[in-house]
Amino acid sequence: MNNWIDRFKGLSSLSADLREALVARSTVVRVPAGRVIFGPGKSPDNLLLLLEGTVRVSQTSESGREIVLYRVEAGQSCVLTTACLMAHEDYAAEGIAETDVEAVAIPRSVFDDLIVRSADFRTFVFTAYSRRITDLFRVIDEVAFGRIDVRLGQRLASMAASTPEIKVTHQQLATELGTAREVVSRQLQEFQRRGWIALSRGTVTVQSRDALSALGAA
Amino acid sequence: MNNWIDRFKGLSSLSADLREALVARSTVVRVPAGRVIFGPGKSPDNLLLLLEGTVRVSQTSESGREIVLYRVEAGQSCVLTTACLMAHEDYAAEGIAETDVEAVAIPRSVFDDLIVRSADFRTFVFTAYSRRITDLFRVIDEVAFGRIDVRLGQRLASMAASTPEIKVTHQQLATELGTAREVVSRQLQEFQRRGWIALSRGTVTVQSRDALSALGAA
DNA sequence: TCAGCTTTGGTGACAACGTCACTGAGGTCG
DNA sequence: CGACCTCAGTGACGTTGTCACCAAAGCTGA
Repeated sequence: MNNWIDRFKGLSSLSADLREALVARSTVVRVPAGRVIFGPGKSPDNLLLLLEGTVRVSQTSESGREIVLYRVEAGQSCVLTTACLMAHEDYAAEGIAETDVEAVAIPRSVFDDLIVRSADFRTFVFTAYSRRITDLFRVIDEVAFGRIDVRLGQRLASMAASTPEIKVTHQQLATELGTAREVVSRQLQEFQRRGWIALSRGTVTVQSRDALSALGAA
Repeated sequence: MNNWIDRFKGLSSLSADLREALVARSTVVRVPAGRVIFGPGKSPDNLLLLLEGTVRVSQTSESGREIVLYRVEAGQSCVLTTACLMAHEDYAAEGIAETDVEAVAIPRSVFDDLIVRSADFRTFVFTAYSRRITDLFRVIDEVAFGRIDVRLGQRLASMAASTPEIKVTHQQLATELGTAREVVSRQLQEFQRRGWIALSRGTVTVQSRDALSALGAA
């Protein structure tokens, strides 16, 4: 399998020799769901490009509460880790394999080499940076100024994209939004009262995706 | 003035020819206090290295409320802007000269060239990235999980580092923390009641810095 | 198959924070 | 001096977070 490169839009424009070098000097790794990929005191030594699965990056406060910062999906890279990869600084955030993950691991030396040799690779890296930083800005905006009914509604709507039956606990939803379980429970009951969702242990069934996502526009 | 490079720790290790190139191909610019340096629809085309003054980077929500994300001080760089500088994406945040600013402007082409030619410069850039991203993580943590009395106390304590008399309005403090003026006003009154500060129009006088900064540890 | 255990969710009281509408005290400038 | 503007104070109220519990659902092992 040496054409995984084509799964990354920003890399497909690399010249033939660079593609070869990249494939030759990186390895495909598999990580089981639930494994911690990087975290405080465990800085990564590779840049990961995800082929399959998703990685959840979250932050935990002193008091133990947790918030999801962003997700890395198939076709994206854990590029923010490169900052500490180069700077040797410890990361406050933690990355966990949310599903079984298949990824390409690019060692630091290869990363460095490609940065030097390819303008396309640089663009790839900085574009990925830009996207992540934008994600962080959005999180800050939502947490600082957003209402949780709106945020919860949108989260449910997007989680119901493929199937309306979402397997998730209230606590997990609370972590997604950086709030408390009780708040989520109460809000879900309100949604249920309005007939937008149905609740049962461990699952939320979305009945009116439109209503949920329309909360923001109200 | 060609030895401004020495003001930047991460750059002092550059080789002589690179230093020369950097000095020759960049320009020193001056920006008056209050000027918007970059913002939505006004993407920067230079990497700025600050020699003097500070730049405040903040984000404004749809509803008009504002929060300070971080500050760029003398000796630091507006490096996050490079991400959109390379990615041609629009930035949600806005940078304003908080004081009169003197800075070195490095054009995109020179930035790109240096990235290729110098491992030290790459380290400089990624280290700066790392620091900013860490700042953003801290903001998220504070906004999501922090108490405003603690946050306000710490902010006042750090603002009173040089002189206990701080020239600032309640609204400005609210913007620093991403909260509402009323909340700040009430909290300041509480601090005053406890004898930690004195209030008058447009100024806060810190009387017990220790008490303010100790709020967090309580 | 039943007794415990863990996980998940429900509830009420209360504290902290944000919002709204309004008041009034300084300052400035014609 | 009076109009106007900025800055700050206030009470009422809605939303969100915290705490202390309780109850139901599933799981496990004797």
